[in-house]
Amino acid sequence: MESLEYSLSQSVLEHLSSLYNLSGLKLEFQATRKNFEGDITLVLFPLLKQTSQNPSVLGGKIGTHLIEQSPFVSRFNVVSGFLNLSISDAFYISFLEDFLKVKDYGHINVDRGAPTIMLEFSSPNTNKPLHLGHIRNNLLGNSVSNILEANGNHVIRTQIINDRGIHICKSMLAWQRYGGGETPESSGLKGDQLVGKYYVMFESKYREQVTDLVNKGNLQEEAEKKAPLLLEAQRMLRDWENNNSEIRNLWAQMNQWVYDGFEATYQKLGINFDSYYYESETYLLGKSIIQQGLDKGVFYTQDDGSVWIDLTDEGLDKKLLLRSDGTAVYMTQDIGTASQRVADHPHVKGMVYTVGNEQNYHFKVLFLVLQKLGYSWADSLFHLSYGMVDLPSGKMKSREGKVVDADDLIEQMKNTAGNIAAEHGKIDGLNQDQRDELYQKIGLGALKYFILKVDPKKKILFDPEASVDFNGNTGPFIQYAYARIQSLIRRVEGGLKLHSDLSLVDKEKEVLKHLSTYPVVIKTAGEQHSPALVANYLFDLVKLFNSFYQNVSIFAEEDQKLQSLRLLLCQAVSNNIESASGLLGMTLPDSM
RNA sequence: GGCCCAGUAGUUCAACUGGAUAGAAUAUCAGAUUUCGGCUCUGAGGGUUGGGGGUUCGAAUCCUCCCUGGGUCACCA
Repeated sequence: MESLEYSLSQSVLEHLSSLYNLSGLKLEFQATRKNFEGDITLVLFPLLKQTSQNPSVLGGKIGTHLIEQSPFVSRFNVVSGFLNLSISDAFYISFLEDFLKVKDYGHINVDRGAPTIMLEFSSPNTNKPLHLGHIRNNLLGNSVSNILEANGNHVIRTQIINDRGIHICKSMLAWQRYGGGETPESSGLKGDQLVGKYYVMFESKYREQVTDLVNKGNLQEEAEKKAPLLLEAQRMLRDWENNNSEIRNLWAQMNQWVYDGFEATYQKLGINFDSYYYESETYLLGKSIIQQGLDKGVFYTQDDGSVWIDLTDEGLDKKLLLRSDGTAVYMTQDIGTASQRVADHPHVKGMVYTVGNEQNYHFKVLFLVLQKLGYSWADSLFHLSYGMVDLPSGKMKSREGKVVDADDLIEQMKNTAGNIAAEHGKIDGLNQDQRDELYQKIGLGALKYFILKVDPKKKILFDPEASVDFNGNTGPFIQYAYARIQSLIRRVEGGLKLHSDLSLVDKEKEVLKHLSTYPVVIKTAGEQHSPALVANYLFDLVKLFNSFYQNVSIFAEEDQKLQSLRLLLCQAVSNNIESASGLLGMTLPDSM
């Protein structure tokens, strides 16, 4: 209801400042509570001090003024400190007219001057396949990107790929030793699954060696450090850093398998990226920036040669930036990557990092370090932090294989969707391809909605069984409503006209009121772009539509004008479901 | 132990960032309806917002002290 709210605000502020001596006032409108008469409410309490009036007098003055000035305000009443305004049908009718004309209502166009935001998400390690945690990350990152775009920003979807380190060497070593030249083609495995298989194999062989050493009289701790496989993996890492060509080739090949595998998963999720950054390409830049910081005196060196920053003044600790042997740590690489990104996109106005909340501290430190280095862009960084996804059986542990694999999960959701659809027996007219497509849409819709409807900060208890519930506050419920509307619209032939002399019944008015408060328009401030908000908004809209559908007989032989109005209203609801679902990355089937 | 986050109906989640009597879904119970659809609709019960104290016209929300759970404090990433 932004435009309405805005024009009312302006009118009220003008009026008030002509009567009183006011400064810096901002009016907050809110939807009127159900039990009170009215559509939109102005809270008067904040205005009382400056005007030194009691609520009923002030409310009366504003109310009468609005009725005289605004064609859209038809009645008002004041209850304690709340001024409730009733909005006229004329407003809603003209709103509906506008709504139907505009494609993607609520989306702001991205033009040349639009701010550029880089949003990092996914960012996997290259030694194992994606799991359920990555799915939450991907869905969140993608959805927030969509929402930022809808708010008129130019968004660059990016990743940092952790492509070097001991973990990859472990996979490489196990493959060299036990792989027998196996490739994705020869094994029929997805590349990431194949590489992950050898990572798991390394861990189990390594464990064997450790127990062996312990049985021969070594202490557990020693054994873990002395096991030949580990020593060999470490040597491999050194060879990699020394540019040993054989190791580099193997590394490049296995990483490529993983990238291809990831790409297949992203495609299934409907996600793509505009740019990729690799740790192997930015950690050197990070090291050189540390050197610059040393020169500037932002950092300091310890006796052993390691480099640190002291953040005790900020209430944090001291933090290591370079090891005593001069090699980079995680933080070093992140500093390099951030700097590289700004170098590549000089107009970037902000960077968002989609990373789990176990790294809250890390990002606090990273942002502080960048600020202290004096980068102008360092105060427009945001950590999009999210809670873990736990299973009913407990925490996920990738080393113990206690993870829900992303590909498996997607497949499972699809199958469940298929089973339910088959039970209902409404798919007889579809061939196999069409069915597959439909199950994919439903299964993924369920998964996406289930995860996105929850506030990012909160942890999710993911119960695979419960997530596939097709009733209640779920993705398929939304999709089903949409399909029904499509089916309705298909039945109607010919053009429809909107007549302005209609008066609305309560249900219609409620639906229009809801449509006019589209979340993208009302929530444009900073971090408020929550997919959860969009999801809950969508659900409310569908509930409203259902009650409208129930109480209004669309097919009864009644006034042509009324029929037009109702069908156009259905059209508007369906446009809105489509547009809001798009923000969540959901696709909608025309029938199901 | 220090720091960070969470705690809301039996359960899963909301609450427009300080506004009115804390709302939905689900489950349970009672009715209505079946037009294009597995449905849909109406109503009922269900709450000390983890607990105490404070701030003010007004607190789930802000401050403070406790309780519970999770995370983090690595020359890991």
